[in-house]
Amino acid sequence: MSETTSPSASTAPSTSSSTSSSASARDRLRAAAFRLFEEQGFEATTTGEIAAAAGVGRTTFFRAFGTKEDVVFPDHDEVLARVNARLDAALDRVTLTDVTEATGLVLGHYLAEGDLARARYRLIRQVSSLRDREAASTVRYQRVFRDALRGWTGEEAGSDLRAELLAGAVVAGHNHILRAWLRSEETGPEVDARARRDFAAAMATVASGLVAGPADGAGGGTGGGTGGGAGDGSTVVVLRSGQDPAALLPALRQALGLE
Amino acid sequence: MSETTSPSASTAPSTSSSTSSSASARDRLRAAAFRLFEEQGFEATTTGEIAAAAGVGRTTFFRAFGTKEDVVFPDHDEVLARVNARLDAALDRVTLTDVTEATGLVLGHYLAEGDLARARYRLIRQVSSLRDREAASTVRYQRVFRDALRGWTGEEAGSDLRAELLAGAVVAGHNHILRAWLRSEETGPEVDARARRDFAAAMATVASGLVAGPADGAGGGTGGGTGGGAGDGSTVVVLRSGQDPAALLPALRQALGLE
DNA sequence: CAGGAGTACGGTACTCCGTACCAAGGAAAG
DNA sequence: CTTTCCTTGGTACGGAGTACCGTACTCCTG
Repeated sequence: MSETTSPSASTAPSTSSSTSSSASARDRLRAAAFRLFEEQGFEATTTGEIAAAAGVGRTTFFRAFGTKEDVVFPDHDEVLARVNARLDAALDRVTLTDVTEATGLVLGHYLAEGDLARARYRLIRQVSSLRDREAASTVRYQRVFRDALRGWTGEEAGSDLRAELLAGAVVAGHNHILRAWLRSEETGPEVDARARRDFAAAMATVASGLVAGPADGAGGGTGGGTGGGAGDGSTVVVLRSGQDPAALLPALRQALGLE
Repeated sequence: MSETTSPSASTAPSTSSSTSSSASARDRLRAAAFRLFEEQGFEATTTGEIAAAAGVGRTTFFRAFGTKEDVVFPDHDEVLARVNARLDAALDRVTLTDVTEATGLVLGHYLAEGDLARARYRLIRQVSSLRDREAASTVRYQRVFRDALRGWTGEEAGSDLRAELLAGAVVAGHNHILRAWLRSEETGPEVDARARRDFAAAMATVASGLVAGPADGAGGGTGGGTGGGAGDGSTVVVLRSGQDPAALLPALRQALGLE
């Protein structure tokens, strides 16, 4: 993105007029770009057209955005910075809860964007280079979460499988909820609220372990459910009792008829 | 990729010589490309240079590959097809085991490539457009696995969170192991064997639930490990029992002292 | 045999993105 | 006032990717 103008412009109060004009050119460019993309598609819209529609030169376009694709992804660095700030604000070490709250900030950002986020989603789906960029931004979030979760899982770089799995699940869950919201034909505060609730439930599922199994697995009163893979002989017990698992093993084994 | 030549060439036996020459030009181009990429970098290598080094015209380069990036990702569609074939071969419905075995095919493909895979990895790390492409291919695998796992989780399209979480975890685990292998300074059969073992262990971790927790969570002898999320009181215990989970509930409750 | 259809290939021209550079204009500082 | 700094637009260029044409070759049919 434009690294040459915004920082110096924002640190020089006497150039506040040029700050506003610089932001204004960027905003005009972005608005023009999204309008033209919507009308005629990303690939068929040239940077020259965008610049002309915004009343600036093409050089100014490339001053405001590094590449044509950057127009579509305006806020990634900013959101990532907020995620990092939230993680940095963790009291001792970053917990899974910290990570899910940081992830919630990402979701909240989309919800706040509303129709713009939806328009962007429609656009991205049609252009492979944009889809690639989107996928890469997902990978970046996952990496940040993995690194942050190492303290919690007690792992170190290079040997952090659990952190990786958790980060992968958190991101997958988030994206799942986000996609449903982006695709929703309805809009409004209750749709947003439902997305938040679904997100919280998804994160709870991650936190409780990925209890998987066929549909006939009985959801039991043990919190996360019990399930047996079809014929694989596994019974998964999720305890929310705080009791020492090792002390319970004999009783559990007996209950399962294992001894 | 080249959709115009291979099908007709392979259906016309009398043009088998042109088939082999076509594949040969493609192979020569790829070999030349990888050599030049290694020597001078991806961006600094032009398609014209690659073509010249392969002894063909630039037009032929673009007949063989849709884009310059396609050179670097030769086998994605083929590996994805093998993954799909494995999933299609599942007896009744695709289980988590089927998915992890299909994922193992992907890993096996990289292991079989050996140094080529490692060279590609080094290249991809240096070029953002290649990283984006790589990330997108990961997303495609995850989507295939999610769709395949719905039967097992008993979910339907649009309401498939558990399948999504599992797919996310499987892919994250795979990538974790693969990355470690790609980065390894050592090579050889024992390194490959260790990657396979690590992969199997990662998949077992996924299958047993994402057992998370701080380092002082007790890793027990229960196979998948036990752990308590920090403060959330969850403990996941995996035991092998073929009995109906619903029938076990009363005994489990009693063993847990819940009734 | 000749002619036509199909295929593969190389070269050329072109558009567009992205980079580099220069000149002009305006604002700020001394 | 002059000088310096900043912003902007225009131009030129290289490279990726597209489109097209001409050439050469093979194969089939009349």
